[in-house]
Amino acid sequence: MGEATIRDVARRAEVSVASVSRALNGLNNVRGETRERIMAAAKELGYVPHAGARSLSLARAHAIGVVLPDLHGEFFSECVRGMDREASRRGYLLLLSNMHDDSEQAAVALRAMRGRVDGLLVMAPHIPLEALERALPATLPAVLINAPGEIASRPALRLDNRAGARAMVEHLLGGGHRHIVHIAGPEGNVDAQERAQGFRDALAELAPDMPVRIISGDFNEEAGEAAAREIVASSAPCDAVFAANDMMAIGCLHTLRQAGKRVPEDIAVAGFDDVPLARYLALTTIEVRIAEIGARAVSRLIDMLEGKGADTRTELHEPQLIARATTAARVNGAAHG
Amino acid sequence: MGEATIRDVARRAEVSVASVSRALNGLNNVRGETRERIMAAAKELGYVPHAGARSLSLARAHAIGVVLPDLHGEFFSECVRGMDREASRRGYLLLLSNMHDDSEQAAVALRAMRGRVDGLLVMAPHIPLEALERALPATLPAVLINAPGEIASRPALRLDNRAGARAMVEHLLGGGHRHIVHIAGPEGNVDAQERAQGFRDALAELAPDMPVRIISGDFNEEAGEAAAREIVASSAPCDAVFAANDMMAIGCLHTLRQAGKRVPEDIAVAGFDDVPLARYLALTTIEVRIAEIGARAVSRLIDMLEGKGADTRTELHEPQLIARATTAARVNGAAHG
DNA sequence: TTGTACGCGTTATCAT
DNA sequence: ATGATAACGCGTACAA
Repeated sequence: MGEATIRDVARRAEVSVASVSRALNGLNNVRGETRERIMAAAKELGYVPHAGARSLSLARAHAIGVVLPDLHGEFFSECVRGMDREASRRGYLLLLSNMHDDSEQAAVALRAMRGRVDGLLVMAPHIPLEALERALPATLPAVLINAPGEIASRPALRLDNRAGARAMVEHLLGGGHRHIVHIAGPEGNVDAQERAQGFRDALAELAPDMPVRIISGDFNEEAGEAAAREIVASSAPCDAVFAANDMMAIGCLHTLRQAGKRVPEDIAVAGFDDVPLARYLALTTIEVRIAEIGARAVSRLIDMLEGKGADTRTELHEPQLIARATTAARVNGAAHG
Repeated sequence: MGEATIRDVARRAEVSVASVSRALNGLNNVRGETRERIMAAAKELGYVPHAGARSLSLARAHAIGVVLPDLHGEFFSECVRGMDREASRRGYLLLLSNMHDDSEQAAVALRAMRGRVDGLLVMAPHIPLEALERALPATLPAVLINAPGEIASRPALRLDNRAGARAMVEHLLGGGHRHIVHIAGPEGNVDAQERAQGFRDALAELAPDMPVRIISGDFNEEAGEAAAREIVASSAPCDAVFAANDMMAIGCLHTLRQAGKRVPEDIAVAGFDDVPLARYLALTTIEVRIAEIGARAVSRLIDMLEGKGADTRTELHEPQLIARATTAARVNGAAHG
């Protein structure tokens, strides 16, 4: 009682399954009249090829597996949107699977893809490199996105977190801010690590006299709120906060204002990601064009699958600073102390 | 040179493929010693079953197809997140496909799923019912989400847009607002239609003396801005705006304030969806728990697939009003005029 | 307990 | 131009 198969079509058109396959796939070695009879039979039966059987026979699924961590809302959807756009443009479907924080589960998720997809897109800023390498089926093409390092012969895309952090430090120093505090992301996350390191390096180079102050966080709003309370309570000078992502910046912003601090007059606040909220709150941030990165990852993977160049280099994507009101330049020089 | 197959494992363990299959699938009719030899061989070869072949043999793919329209960011990701949570909990993968505005493309997207998934989740508030029905493979189980009507024997979930709109009208009237303008969503979209109709009906019942005023929009921020300009320019009284979604409400809010209107003192503003932005802008809105709806849709589909009751009823999800500052009650009675 | 052989729905090879 | 048939990798009757 299932769907009609190629055999049903063959029977109805009174030809062999081979001819049906040829006709339906547009091969030219089939007589016009025969072709028409086949097409008619197919239409009458509402025949649709069985993609599973097809991919078994062709050894190509025309699907690519996408394994993402638990991303903050807008980031996730934009990433998938970018991927889907490019994938559907090139005739591929996306098989989705969330990889939670656990390395074990990540391996399971990756194995589940075997035999259903032609290649993998893996974003894993929080999985140790060796674990990732081990979990990745050796023969399955894969493109890494923001992995915590490079794996030989695996093409990869990376966001240039360091450059973003550096740009922000330059921007803040240029605005007359001197005592910049960084709110870091989760420890195991490469993006967080690189942003923190970029902050450290930029400060060491551009303002070597300033002490480097970093408060730990976890990318959630609450961490930003906690950091704000710590900053307000502390006697250490602080005239600017650079959070490792927008959500923490936003939490910080709110709490600072509630505590009576004026932003940016007393303390400037900046984030990273440029989530839609950032624009509405006039939050200075680093724009990460995640949809573009996703689309590009798909494109590289498909190029690989179709033999159009197996470029195995790591591609660095430069983020861009978006200056808004929360980091307006200081007007006087009363920054010290 | 591909991955190891079940045959390779059989050869290495010196047994038949049947025994390998049995051992790997945990059947009990295999001797302990044999099983261990098989397990060892599988591990040594890094064998992972080929899901494609498996599903062809079992006639079950353990995957479900998700066909969504081009959703606004957060809405999309939350929906997919909810679906993925439930799907992975029950051992299914999600095959994603965006269905753009075109009915033709929708049909193509649906057909591409044949032979790869066990069932379909379709959200199509913008596709005419007949087109949707025609495009849906007759024998493939499917759960409809916010479809523009009901299809016999197809289980469905719906957001109760009318109830949401009515709750908002009650809230606004209760706050002393009298001249409420509705900014509608795109014409072909059921959610938009139902919200507008709910607005009309509620007003007709609760404030029959008030004229019903509706400005057309398209769910985008710009439409809200345009509506705001129209409201400001018009001589018709207006002390409250109820937009069919948050993004339009937000656009409206900004433009009204830029035009010197105080919100909510001069004009109250409300939206629909409760996107994260809404909370930060203190926008009154209707909370739509889309992740929950997505998870529930998956759950119903899998129940169906596994024979645990083929409940074909339409399930109505009640949204909830979230009152925030943009619709604070009027303090005096100077509303008329 | 174990093995042989067939079927799942296609495509591709090799005849004719 | 067309047809018979062997793959593709797996599960599972059925036989032993």
